[in-house]
Amino acid sequence: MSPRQTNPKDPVSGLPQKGIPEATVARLPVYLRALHGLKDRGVATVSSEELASAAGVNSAKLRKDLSHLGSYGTRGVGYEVEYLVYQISRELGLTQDWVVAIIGVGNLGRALAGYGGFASRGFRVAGLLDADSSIVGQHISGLTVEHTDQLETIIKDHGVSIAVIATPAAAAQPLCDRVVAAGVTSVLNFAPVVLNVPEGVDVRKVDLSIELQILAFHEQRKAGGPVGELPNGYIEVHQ
Amino acid sequence: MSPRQTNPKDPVSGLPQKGIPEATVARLPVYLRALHGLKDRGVATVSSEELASAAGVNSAKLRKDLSHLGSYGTRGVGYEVEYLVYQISRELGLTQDWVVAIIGVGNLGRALAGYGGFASRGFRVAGLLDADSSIVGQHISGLTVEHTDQLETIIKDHGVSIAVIATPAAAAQPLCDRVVAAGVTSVLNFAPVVLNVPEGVDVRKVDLSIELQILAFHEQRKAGGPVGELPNGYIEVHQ
DNA sequence: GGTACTTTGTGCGCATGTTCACAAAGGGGT
DNA sequence: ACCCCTTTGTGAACATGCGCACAAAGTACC
Repeated sequence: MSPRQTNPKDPVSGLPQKGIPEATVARLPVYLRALHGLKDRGVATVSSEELASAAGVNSAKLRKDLSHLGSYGTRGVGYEVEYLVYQISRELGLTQDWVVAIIGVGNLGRALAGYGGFASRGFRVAGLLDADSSIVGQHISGLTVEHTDQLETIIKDHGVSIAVIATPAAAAQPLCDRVVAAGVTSVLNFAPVVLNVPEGVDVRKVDLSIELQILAFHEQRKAGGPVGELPNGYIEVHQ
Repeated sequence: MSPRQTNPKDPVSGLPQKGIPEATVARLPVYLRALHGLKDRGVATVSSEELASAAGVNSAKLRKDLSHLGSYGTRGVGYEVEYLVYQISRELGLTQDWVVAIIGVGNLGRALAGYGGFASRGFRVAGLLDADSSIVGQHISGLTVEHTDQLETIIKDHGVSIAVIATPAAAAQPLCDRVVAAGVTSVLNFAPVVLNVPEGVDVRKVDLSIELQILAFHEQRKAGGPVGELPNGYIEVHQ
């Protein structure tokens, strides 16, 4: 074994402490979901091969990912499902509750508010906000929609740390600025714009249109490359 | 310049032909959106620095990305906005129309059906399908919801090549199997499951819950690492 | 206690992606 | 025609991610 590069542990707690690769972090939730499924079916122990297959990845990758959290498997046997659920949950921060506000209550905001995966995994929706007064006051998924005027109050009163932005493009940046100023440090953005945030604030983006365009690219590849209609409109063709 | 490794061109058409890195493909739609914004504001020419800033990336990366498409800039000047829009659109396959079916018309499916970014960029929604007979027959965004029994017929009649799956988890895989069997080769999956598809079919996944968990991980990091409750009571913790 | 079998954890080489820094290319002024 | 200024396109160094293949570590059975 090389000196002390891999799987570093905190000398105090003995728990793995930092340097989990981003690619690994992005897959942990997938493993967690697969493990919950196994647990619900009463499975007590699982091998890397089985779990990898359920999660749609290769087993070496799964083992390496898990090794970043610590050495939680038993050679010759596999991983104890329940224990692994706990370890991954803890690493992802799901053993504590996160308070979420949803900004923008159109169809998408409604879909998000009603999404079961929210409450079930440590995320609590504390507020639904919209700028449209015909929507304000409606009851959705047990919450009353409030006006965005109340944004700062709601964020501070409930201790919101994650904001979900599901507004039209034009409204997104100004609202983002306000939630950040009010103390939010993580933003999940569904609006089709690039949000600018100060250092220390995380933004993740979900964009339907981008996903479709990526699919279109590959679809076109399968069909035999870009459609060859030469740039008629462009006299100065291709250079 | 090295032999013939970078920016390969097809000897016949003179157009760049293959090997655009996946990471680049994922950013092209972002550049395209930024370019549309510039175009709408009447900007004719843009430098890599300006465009990169609008797209939220570093300018060297932008230039390298664009260089994979060809040499479309002018040194000392920048890129002609309209021409670049055309080139990226063509590369992404947006100069042709793609026919899309949305499977599952809950809140999310409705949000997707009403999403403007669809129609505006070469994606035509040809069908909305749901298994719930109380939803079938409703008119949404100019379309009538049809029963999933009609799935094969609709896909074949309209030549659907991209399916958007917005159903509950349990329904996703069986419906996916059916759309693939009916000829669809690209799937955009919003259901929280890993879809298995045959070789040659592309699947992209959008998962709210995973995004939130990734944010929670980083949020926890900012707050000082995993909550240190040692595995004392891990026995039942948080389900 | 020993042997055979299973499955983890990881070293290592390869592939992909990112960033710096600069030569080359073009525009514009004189 | 020449020089200076701006900005592209890209070589090269670095960083991250992936997957094979195998030693190490455990179980099971006799």
